[in-house]
Amino acid sequence: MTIYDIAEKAGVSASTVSRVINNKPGIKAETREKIQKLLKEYNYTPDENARGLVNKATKLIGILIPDIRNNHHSDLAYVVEKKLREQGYCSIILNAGYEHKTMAESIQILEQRKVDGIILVGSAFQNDRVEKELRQRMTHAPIVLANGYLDLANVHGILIDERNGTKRLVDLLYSKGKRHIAFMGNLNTPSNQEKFYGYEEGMEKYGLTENKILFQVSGIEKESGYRGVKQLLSEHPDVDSVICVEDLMAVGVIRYLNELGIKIPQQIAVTGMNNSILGEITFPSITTLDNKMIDTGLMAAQILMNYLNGENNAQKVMLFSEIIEREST
Amino acid sequence: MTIYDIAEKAGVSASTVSRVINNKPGIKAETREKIQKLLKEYNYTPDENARGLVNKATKLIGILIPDIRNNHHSDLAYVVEKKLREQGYCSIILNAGYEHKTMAESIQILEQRKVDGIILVGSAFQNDRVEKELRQRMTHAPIVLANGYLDLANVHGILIDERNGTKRLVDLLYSKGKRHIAFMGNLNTPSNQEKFYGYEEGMEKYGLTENKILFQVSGIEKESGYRGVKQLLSEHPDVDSVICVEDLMAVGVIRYLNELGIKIPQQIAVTGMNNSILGEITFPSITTLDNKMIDTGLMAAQILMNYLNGENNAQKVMLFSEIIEREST
DNA sequence: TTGTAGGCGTTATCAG
DNA sequence: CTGATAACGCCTACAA
Repeated sequence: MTIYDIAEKAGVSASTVSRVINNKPGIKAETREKIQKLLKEYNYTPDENARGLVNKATKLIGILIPDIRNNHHSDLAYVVEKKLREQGYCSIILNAGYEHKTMAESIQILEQRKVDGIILVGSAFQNDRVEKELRQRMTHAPIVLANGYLDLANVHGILIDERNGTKRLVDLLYSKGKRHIAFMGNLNTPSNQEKFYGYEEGMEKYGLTENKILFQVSGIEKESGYRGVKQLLSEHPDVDSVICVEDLMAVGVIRYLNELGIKIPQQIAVTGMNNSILGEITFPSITTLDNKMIDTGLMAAQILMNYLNGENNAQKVMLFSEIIEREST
Repeated sequence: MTIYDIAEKAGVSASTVSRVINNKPGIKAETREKIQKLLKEYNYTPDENARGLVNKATKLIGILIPDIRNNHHSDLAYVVEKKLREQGYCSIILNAGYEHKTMAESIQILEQRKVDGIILVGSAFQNDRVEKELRQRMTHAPIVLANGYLDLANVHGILIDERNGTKRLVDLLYSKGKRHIAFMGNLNTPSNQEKFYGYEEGMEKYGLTENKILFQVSGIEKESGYRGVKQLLSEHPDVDSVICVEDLMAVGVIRYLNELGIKIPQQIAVTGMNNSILGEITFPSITTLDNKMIDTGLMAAQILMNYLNGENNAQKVMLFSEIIEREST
């Protein structure tokens, strides 16, 4: 069913039908009604791809996410998809992985689909390979990087003060009498590096520079946390609290401590990050740094829509993280 | 950058460029190489939407999911997206909600995007409204319903024996000495109804018909479980085990029982369903019915690809659920 | 108020 | 082996 089919049935030309579909003025009321009736009768919907071809706007937005199975990624994807859809946009969600190469491939796919804009989720996208790819293939589409920033004219960044947030996590632990605070996680994303700097600042603030422990583990799964804390405690038996870069990792830590009968938080306190549901349901529940993924998603969608509607935005905005205090501290 | 631009630079016609891009035979090796070099040099990628227009195949697949934030939904979406992408397809993931109306709207969006196929995730899509919408707007595209079936020529169904699985859950609880087994959850999806029938069959098998308790709660969130079990126990103090239709709900149940100091599973045993990560990390961890979402996703993608490649499939296949026994039973 | 013609980027068909 | 042409479904000047 095309506009020509409808036009034929209505005894008018295709352009008239097109005008009715797009609510253009200058159509006799009678004609308009007749066509609208036909449109409904035949369940006609315009082919968005054909439209995109002539309008040079596909109404397609690409969402690049390392892994949709991560709760905080899917939380964000959910709000973004909903919000974009309200504006008539459709979301192409790709699992771009954690490697620069697969990220680049995903960008290529989006180029091919001629998306009107892109939302990159996570600071992992803040790297040279992605920047190069965007510079090469995505010079005109607006791009929002959630939790990071890239210095390109069409890239908007939403930053979250995870650095300061982590520092406040140290404040919290210090106030509970903890002095031997360890930091667990790898430093292979800008986000994690920021967290670590915050940790360092916090420790220095209290003159605990000597007590700093950066315990690097490979992954962010709960098994990494489990094995990590096991090794950490064997090497540093005096540790009295652990800051994990991810709730999921903290879950593994909690499990190990529970198995050993170590009292949380009295003997060892634990904190996670991301405020995912996981932290709510462990026993004890996990104090976490809410890095505002929902707000970030809403804002990312908003910025993109503004841009596409010709409005201007600031290139960089900052959101403030918040500590959610639970039983583990 | 279009094929005309490339053609001009190469001093050939657009059709020749098109042939090279699509690896068609009958091009002089020399010409082919020259064009390929240009293609690479200018980072050319064909416009998939324009291609779709003439090929009548968009290489777009719609994935309808009630809510991507659910772990077992995102697990499935993840494998489907990955697998489809390998074949050059792009996934449009829509949160279709739990209401028939929003599901219908989502189908309309997919029609407009001219997707080549659809994957419906969850038995909630097995309803008249969706069937009507598919019959009206999606007569030619192949459709796979994960965890359900609709009697339309182009709809394939992947069924999971949750009924029998739930029955085996009763077996398990019975073998642990439980006799007052309650079933918690609403019956508003075919899947949950199947589970309930399985529960009934199990109870009848052991002559426990008198002890059957269907405790309906509105949602599937952990709060529903928490409040639900509270009320359940006040009404039926002799309950010694609870089968929940969702892990998330079981999480709430566990939390309430923990707060009361009730021993799990000695005093009250608990089971969930879906084998999500949630059940692994509670204390105690939750015995669950793995309804094979990963396998379902892989199979759904496979069936769709086969169909689009002109191969035939059975209209209905059945996957077998599996009990994952953990600490809560 | 409505119709005609041209074009968006690509592929397929038919000539040459 | 290669090029011209029409077509996919839609929209927008321009003309009537």
